Amino acid sequence: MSRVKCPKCNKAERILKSGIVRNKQRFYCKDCNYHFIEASPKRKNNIVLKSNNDQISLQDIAAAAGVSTTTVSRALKDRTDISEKTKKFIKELANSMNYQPNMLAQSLVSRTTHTLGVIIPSLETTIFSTMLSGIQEEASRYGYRVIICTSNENQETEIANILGLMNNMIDGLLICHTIQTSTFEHIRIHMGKRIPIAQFYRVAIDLPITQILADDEVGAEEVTEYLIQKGCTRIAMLLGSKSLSITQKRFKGYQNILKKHGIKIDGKLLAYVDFSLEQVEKALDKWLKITPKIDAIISISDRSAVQIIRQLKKKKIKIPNQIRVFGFGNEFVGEIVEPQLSTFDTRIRVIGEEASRLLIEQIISGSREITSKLIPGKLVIRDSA
Amino acid sequence: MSRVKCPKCNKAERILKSGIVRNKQRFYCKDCNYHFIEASPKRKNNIVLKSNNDQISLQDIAAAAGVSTTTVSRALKDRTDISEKTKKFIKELANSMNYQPNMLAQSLVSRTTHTLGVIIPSLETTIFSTMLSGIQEEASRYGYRVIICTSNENQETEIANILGLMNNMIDGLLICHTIQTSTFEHIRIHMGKRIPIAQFYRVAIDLPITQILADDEVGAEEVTEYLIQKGCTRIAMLLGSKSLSITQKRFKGYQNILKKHGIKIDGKLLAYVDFSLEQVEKALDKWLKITPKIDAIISISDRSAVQIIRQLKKKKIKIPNQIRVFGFGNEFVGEIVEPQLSTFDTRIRVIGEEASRLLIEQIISGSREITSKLIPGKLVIRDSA
DNA sequence: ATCGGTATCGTAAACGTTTACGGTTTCGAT
DNA sequence: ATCGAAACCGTAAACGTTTACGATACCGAT
Repeated sequence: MSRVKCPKCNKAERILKSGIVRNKQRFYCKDCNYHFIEASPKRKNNIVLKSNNDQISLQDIAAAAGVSTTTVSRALKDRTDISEKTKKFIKELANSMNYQPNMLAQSLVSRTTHTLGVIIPSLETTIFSTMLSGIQEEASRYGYRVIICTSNENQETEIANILGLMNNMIDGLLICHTIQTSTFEHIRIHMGKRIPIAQFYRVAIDLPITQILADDEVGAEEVTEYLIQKGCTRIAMLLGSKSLSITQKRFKGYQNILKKHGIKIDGKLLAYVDFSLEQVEKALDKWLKITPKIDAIISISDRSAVQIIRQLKKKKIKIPNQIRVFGFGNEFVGEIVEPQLSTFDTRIRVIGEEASRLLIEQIISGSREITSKLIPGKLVIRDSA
Repeated sequence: MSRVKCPKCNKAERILKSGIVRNKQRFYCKDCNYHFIEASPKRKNNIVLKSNNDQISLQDIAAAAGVSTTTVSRALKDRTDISEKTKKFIKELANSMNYQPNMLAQSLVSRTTHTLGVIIPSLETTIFSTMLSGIQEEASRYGYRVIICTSNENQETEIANILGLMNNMIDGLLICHTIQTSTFEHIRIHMGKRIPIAQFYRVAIDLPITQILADDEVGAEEVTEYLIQKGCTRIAMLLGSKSLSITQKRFKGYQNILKKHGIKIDGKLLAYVDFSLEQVEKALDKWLKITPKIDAIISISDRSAVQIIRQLKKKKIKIPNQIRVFGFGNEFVGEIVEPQLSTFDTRIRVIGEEASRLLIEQIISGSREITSKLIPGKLVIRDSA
């Protein structure tokens, strides 16, 4: 019967049991007033643990080189206070040991992760993936990584994503709002914090943070002017959610030009949709019943414009003779559809790049200056107009 | 003349200057054998520092609650060894203080980040962004984040991206190779490590890691069989890089069916391209000069198939009467082009989802079993065939 | 020898968590 | 009172870095 010995006084006489804690028997030595648990099979030597597939650390290099971790850090970071000889020696050693710094530890100390968070409504829509492409490449140029979250056009998800990202994992946040986003408290909460936020493409204009977006108003003006020059007077417009800048500003441009030409705005010619196929078709059907007949349609999205073209062709309505069609975005499909789609090229990719660049420069400089950047676009005239 | 006093013995008599280090005057007290630097304006009380916009930490809550950080951690993590009362108290306190855990610190300890790395050739090609969408959503369903890197179809960038990600920031890596990737040493290096890697869509078949890809061989078989049933015998094929599985397996399926029907493979009917517009046009021009004339074209990519259709239409060649055209992928453009494109739906999105799911389950289970998953697709017959 | 100065290195704390383990208190049954 | 047990809480180390500050050795000019 192996009696339990106290690890301190090494005696076995006055040992009492003292409960079970976390499934292990616990003892109490009256001599040294010491509680203890029966020795569990401890890792005897850390060497065994090191020999597995773990990443090697600064300490491993330090041990191998016979110096302190500080010295190793200094050598690898090309800091001062180190001799050329040891620096070279340690660098070669680290190289041969295949050392890779642990970014988590670095980030914990430096409070920076060199990572951007991006919240985007969807990845399956061309304009969004193109913007993301711009964001990603520009970020990569600055040495930044990108974490993406999709909101699926759902405000709840957008809010959840923000919370999930704001946990010190990112240095800055880029957000393109959901089509249904109308309140912005979830953004305001984070506005004073260390992590800068910028909005792109779909922005809340009133929100005092940096925003990067297409020059929607001018774009709509140019499109509308073009159509009027072609003789159109009954111009219908397919818009998105009223709370979004793309809707507001593009409508504004449309309005400006109509006013300029003394044409009255007809509310029946405006449709606010979520860009789903059903809603687009429904809007179109309504328009076609209106008299005097419409002679042009401006769609806020190329994709919907393409769908409109297909519908019109089914109905044997001639484009552009009876109805001229204009899109926004200059996506690839516009080139493929027949007749080819006229559109306003918002230079989506550039918006992504600029958003990325502006945010990163805010991060680097630490400035929290609010800038509002408009990316100029240009008309692309094809057959549909 | 304010003499310098030793911070230890508080005397000013036997103080010597002792060099300048890092731009600050240094002193040496002969009495206590102590080196020191003139007192810099130190932060007197940490309270001042805390009052800025920093995130609050477990320690802040602990201080506010008058308990240890351990207790706070236990309360928030619903661990044992804590009373219901204090748990509730601390939870409410943390809530009111708007506490957000620091994921960096958590990850450093737990050695997991709940983050996936994804390396993808491009974001501006529909199939890739669609796959990424599948990856992202499935990951999000499991509570994982996604870091994306684009290789821009450049092997160097692919290698650099892998290195950049393998620094403890991710729990697993998903990779879709560049079209030019032919050596795989950069993958092999990381294969034994803690972080599992899986390939998707474009895979190196021989590489002993998990792979998720379309059932390319069967797809090509079905497409070829369909064309032969329609009477085609001179079927041209537009392929990608020879080292890629999509090229190899789709060619294999084509080959299988031709053999089955006793049709000899004609090398002139095969073109290996990088899917750029120029190369596609060049391949097409070559084909059109061949006799006996070709009567069908299978393109490995929908996008190229669409370009082929446009070229053929320019040349007044009837589709499908003179030449039938087939694509791979079932992208949106195939629906828009006229005539509408027949294609093999590889269910791109599902590939992304499955890749995400398999990798995450490997991460969770810790298993490193190699699985090779084929995603079945289906024929989509439209006007072009 | 003394002293100011420089070059090079180490110590220890810090970043914010988690966790193994020890201590204290309480309680019920002898 | 004594003893076994349980409940609850704190201490300190650990994760892998960076960095403020001290220590030591050495050197050249008095």
